[in-house]
Amino acid sequence: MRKGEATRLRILDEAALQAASRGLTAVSLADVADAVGISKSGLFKHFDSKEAMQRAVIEQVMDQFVAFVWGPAEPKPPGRTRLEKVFDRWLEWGEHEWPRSGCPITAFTVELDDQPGLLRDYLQGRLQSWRARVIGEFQALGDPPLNPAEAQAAFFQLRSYVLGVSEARRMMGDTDARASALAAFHTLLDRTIRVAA
Amino acid sequence: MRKGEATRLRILDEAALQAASRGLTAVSLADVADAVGISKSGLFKHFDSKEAMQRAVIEQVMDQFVAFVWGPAEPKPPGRTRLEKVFDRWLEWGEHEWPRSGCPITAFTVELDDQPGLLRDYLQGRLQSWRARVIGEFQALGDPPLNPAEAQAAFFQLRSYVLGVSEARRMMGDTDARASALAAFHTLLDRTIRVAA
DNA sequence: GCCAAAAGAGCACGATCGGTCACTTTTTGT
DNA sequence: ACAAAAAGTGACCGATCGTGCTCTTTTGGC
Repeated sequence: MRKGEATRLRILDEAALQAASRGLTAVSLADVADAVGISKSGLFKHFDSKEAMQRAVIEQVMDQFVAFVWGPAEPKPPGRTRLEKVFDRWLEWGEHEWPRSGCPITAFTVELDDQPGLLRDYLQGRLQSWRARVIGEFQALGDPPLNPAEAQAAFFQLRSYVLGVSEARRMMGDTDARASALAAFHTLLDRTIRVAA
Repeated sequence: MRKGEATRLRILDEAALQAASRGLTAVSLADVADAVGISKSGLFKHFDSKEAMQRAVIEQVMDQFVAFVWGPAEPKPPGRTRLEKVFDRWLEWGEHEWPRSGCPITAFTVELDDQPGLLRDYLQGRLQSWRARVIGEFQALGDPPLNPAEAQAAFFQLRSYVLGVSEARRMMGDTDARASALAAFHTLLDRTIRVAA
């Protein structure tokens, strides 16, 4: 159905917005329905339960994230150039796509990491496949390629800096965080390439 | 009053435990009261409102955190040795003091960073004073001392690695995260000292 | 233009939420 | 030991939660 699909997307957009700032559990179906302009019962024609909606929200956000970050990075040559684009877009994602709430994926991770169930399992799977993709890119950094442990450690630092920028900017009022992160990331790239050579 | 103060502490411990995993807002006063073994109305003899309890929870957790991390670090000689202890205890705090839920401070930060109000303001103040303390320690790393921007950038990396370890361990199943973090942190210390020299 | 199917409205349900109030029990200072 | 204060109880309030139900409106394929 044409119309239904459009409404479904509007619901997911609104639910993702609210979940990014209040958390997945704290999202009220009534609030989402009101914001979208339909009734609460109309919402149930698109999702069987609140949990089904939450799962669809995670799915859509992860799709958007991968498209936003990997889309512009993929055309770049593999290795350093592509990784720099990934890092840049990852920072951009949190900073400009979700300026009010901060990155919803980080919020979902902190909320769900100790809550066993469908939502956590699905999010974990998506995050792991993303992680594997970026780690693969790190392996291609060196010639000969980095071993898995080295690439994993490099990814750890990349991800840490993204987390650090978010907290520094949003909670600590640190306006230099992005610069600190870029400097640290370039040091990481330099060091990683040198170690591999 | 003797008895009342003991109950108050039990309430705060239980509320902190629940808030660390469900979030400050999602904590139910009925659940806390049940777990402590008193009635819901008895809870209101110790806190005027839910928000007052949340604020007290943040206060107690921050006190515990500073005591847990800074306590063993303070006797160490200033500079590198003390910073290594701070980092070690900071990792220990999340890993062993809050094994089920993860670090409550990180959870509170992600929950409150876009929610203006008393809770955010108070948490922000406590975090900034902690940050200032560690940054001061970084300045003492070099001779001559690091300038504020350098020390701030070093703190950014330290904090980022702590955040990274938590996510890697709790969500990604990365058992090597602590080793990656320690390696990255020691590189940071080496580089910072060398830059200052 | 007709008609089935999809989309949505309206209402009500049991449960739970934070919070109040009047009352009883326990603790504490003297 | 006694009285005042503190600590704790139980019943209850209005609001909101997710969800099920029946019914109406709208949409899209023929």
